[in-house]
Amino acid sequence: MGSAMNEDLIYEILSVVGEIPAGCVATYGQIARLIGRDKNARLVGKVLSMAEYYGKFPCHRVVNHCGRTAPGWAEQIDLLRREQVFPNENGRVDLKKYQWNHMA
DNA sequence: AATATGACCGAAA
DNA sequence: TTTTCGGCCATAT
Repeated sequence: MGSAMNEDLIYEILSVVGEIPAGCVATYGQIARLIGRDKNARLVGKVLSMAEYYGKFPCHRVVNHCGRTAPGWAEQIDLLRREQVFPNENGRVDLKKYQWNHMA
């Protein structure tokens, strides 16, 4: 049987993650908003922490609202660099520059 | 049942 | 400008 968490919600989140184009990043809150749950950013993080279990998604393109990458996942930086997304010295992604604008 | 924690956010002070 | 604080949902203790 499935997990305790609502799987429809999980796939709703992961399908949005799958639409983030290479060379861009999205924030947890942005994804939450795109699925009509603007206050549920933490849930997005929770789902992404076990995303591998559900399939292959570009989770490395998700950062927090400060542009900070996920703790304990150093490889995320390398994956972003391969897509021409370069963090500053502080290890943060410049959201002004790289944040996915799905309206564009 | 109650409290604390987490890949978080945004408004208010 | 920065700092503080409440909110939201699922899990762990």
